[in-house]
Amino acid sequence: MTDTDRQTSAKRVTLKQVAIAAEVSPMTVSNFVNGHHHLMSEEVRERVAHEISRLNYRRNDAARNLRQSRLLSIGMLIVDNSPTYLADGYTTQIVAGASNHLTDQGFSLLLQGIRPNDFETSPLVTSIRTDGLCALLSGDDDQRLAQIETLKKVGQPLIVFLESLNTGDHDICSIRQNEFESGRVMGEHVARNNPSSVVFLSASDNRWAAVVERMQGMVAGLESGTDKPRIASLDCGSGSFDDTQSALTAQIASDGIPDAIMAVNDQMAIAAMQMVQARGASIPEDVQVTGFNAFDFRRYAQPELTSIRSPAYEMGARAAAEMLNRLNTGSFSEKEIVFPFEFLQGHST
Amino acid sequence: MTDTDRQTSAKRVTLKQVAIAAEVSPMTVSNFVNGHHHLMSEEVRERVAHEISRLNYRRNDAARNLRQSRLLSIGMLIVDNSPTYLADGYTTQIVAGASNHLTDQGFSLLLQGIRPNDFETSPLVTSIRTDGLCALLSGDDDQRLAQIETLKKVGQPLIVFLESLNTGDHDICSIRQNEFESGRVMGEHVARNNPSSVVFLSASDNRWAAVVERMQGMVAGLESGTDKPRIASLDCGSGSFDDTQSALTAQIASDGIPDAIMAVNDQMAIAAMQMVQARGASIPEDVQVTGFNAFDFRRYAQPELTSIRSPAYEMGARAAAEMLNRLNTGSFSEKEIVFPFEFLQGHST
DNA sequence: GTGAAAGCGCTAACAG
DNA sequence: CTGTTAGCGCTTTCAC
Repeated sequence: MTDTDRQTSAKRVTLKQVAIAAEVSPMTVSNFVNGHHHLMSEEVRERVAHEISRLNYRRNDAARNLRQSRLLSIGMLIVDNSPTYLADGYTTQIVAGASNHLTDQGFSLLLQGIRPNDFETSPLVTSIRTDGLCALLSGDDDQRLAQIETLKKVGQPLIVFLESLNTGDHDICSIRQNEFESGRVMGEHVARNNPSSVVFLSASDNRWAAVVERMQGMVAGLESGTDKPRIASLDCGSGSFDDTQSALTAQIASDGIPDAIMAVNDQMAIAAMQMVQARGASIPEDVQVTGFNAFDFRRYAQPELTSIRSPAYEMGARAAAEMLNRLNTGSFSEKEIVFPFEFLQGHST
Repeated sequence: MTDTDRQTSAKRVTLKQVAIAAEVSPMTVSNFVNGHHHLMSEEVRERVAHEISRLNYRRNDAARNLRQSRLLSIGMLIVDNSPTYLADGYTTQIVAGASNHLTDQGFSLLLQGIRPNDFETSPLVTSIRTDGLCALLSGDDDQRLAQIETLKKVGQPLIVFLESLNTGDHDICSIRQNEFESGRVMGEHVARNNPSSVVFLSASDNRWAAVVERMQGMVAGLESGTDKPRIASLDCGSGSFDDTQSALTAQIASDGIPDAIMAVNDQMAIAAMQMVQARGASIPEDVQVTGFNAFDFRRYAQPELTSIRSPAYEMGARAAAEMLNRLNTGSFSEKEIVFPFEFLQGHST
């Protein structure tokens, strides 16, 4: 077993040890490691480089972080009841966007999915191990407001996704999309065929503020038509394929098949489409169906679903960029960033 | 603006400041913060609690980490060319499983998606900011082997996913599934209908070792039948919906529609199904189609796809558990963990 | 160009 | 039960 192998179990090589081996001061090694190569002679530079590689030295970031009071990492807190929170395409995109941007800038993303009840005791909240926090909250208005208050008290720069909030003079930035407006566009689109009955599909679990606004927009859009349709709002439990289909089955049993089904996401819309098709109705002739948050897999369903695309990846990347800018300049350049949306005409309406 | 508000911009409150305010020693405050409440009198306990909350104290983990030489975080390195690497359902599940388990144990997951070319310069590789590393590699055999060598030299406990490797006496654990065997099962299943021509669908981007073994298994399974079918292997570029369909279009133009299409994942299988259906062929009567790595969204396709389910979430969770155990005991209890798979009979075969 | 001293905030170890 | 001392490994600062 060589020296190099032994390091796994033995103590790590420190800057000082490299310095001794290279017969220079720790400062010189530090300068080398940090790329300040001009601060030393050619000869010293080579000696240090050689010893670093021979001893297989790695910088200890804990020590560096302490000294510099910067952690070089950003926390991403995702409040959700489901352990598979990441499976949501929207969340996935936000995380990927943020993570990639941070990585490019030498930062890391600390990912933490957390149940609403564990929120207050999350390490990201009780101790300082990041330079800033990003959060995707869930729960009803009161719960989310409480979560925001908790996060404010942490005393770190904070970015929240999909919340309309009064940022006041706090160190907070809100990144969201225009939910009401996109819902309205979808509502108007459906209203063009003058449906007399419409069913909304939403999930009671993990209700986001965004979804509520989105539905209000859909109502406004639908009511802009000449004849105002009858609107029923259906709770699909977890929003899973099976929950959605069984909720809709019950709804249809009592009220019949509606003229339009508008879901707050594509997954529920597709579950509804298949159920309605299985009962012999055709889409869009008999029933119009719309989704939301267009995700890649919606192409697997037929007919192609009419939906709204949100730039979730860009929102995550932008969050990272704003956070880094905030860390450099001392304040957020914008307190609220609203992203545009894109209407996607499919064949389901 | 109160004192509490000001902390955002001002210096953080330290343990020492709390100690002074509560008129005790820093050690006592430290003991309180770490839950050693029995080490102090009721009266002191309350005074400390009060000052901590009044001053809004948060523990500085950088200092704690340095002192204790533990970082309380595990790195997850995902080597991939695509910035949306997380969109892959399999990856997502592994990350979610690991993240949740770590969070429950007070650890954080440091997520880093990285392009193969940037691998050597990743902060997770060049410095120490985690207690251990997990990695999902990609590239051809040589590239992945080089990645593993690089990771070994970091000198941290290492868990790699989906690699068959010679762990030797290194501090490495491999977590994978029996790819060959699951491919063989799928091959035998298809062989039962005695196809005379079979097309394999795989992606040249992000080729995993796992996929190669899987395809070898499929060949072995197919050749177990009485008549050995003609097998063509088709490269679908990125593996995206469009790339898959255009690759398959070209293939069919030259060789006609095969009796069976076997994809290395569900996404490509569904893209193929839709294309074949659009050309008037019916599934499974005219063409059998199989997928792999059953993911949630495959229910959106019709007919339901025959696939193999892998316990990706559990594999991620297990990785976290093994890593924590390794950190506690000093060595991995098992160097290689092979997970079972589940054959899912759909209506596409 | 190079080095010495000091200290970031916390906790292990021990003394009382 | 409470306090003191020392030091984790690095970098800031300033002196040479």
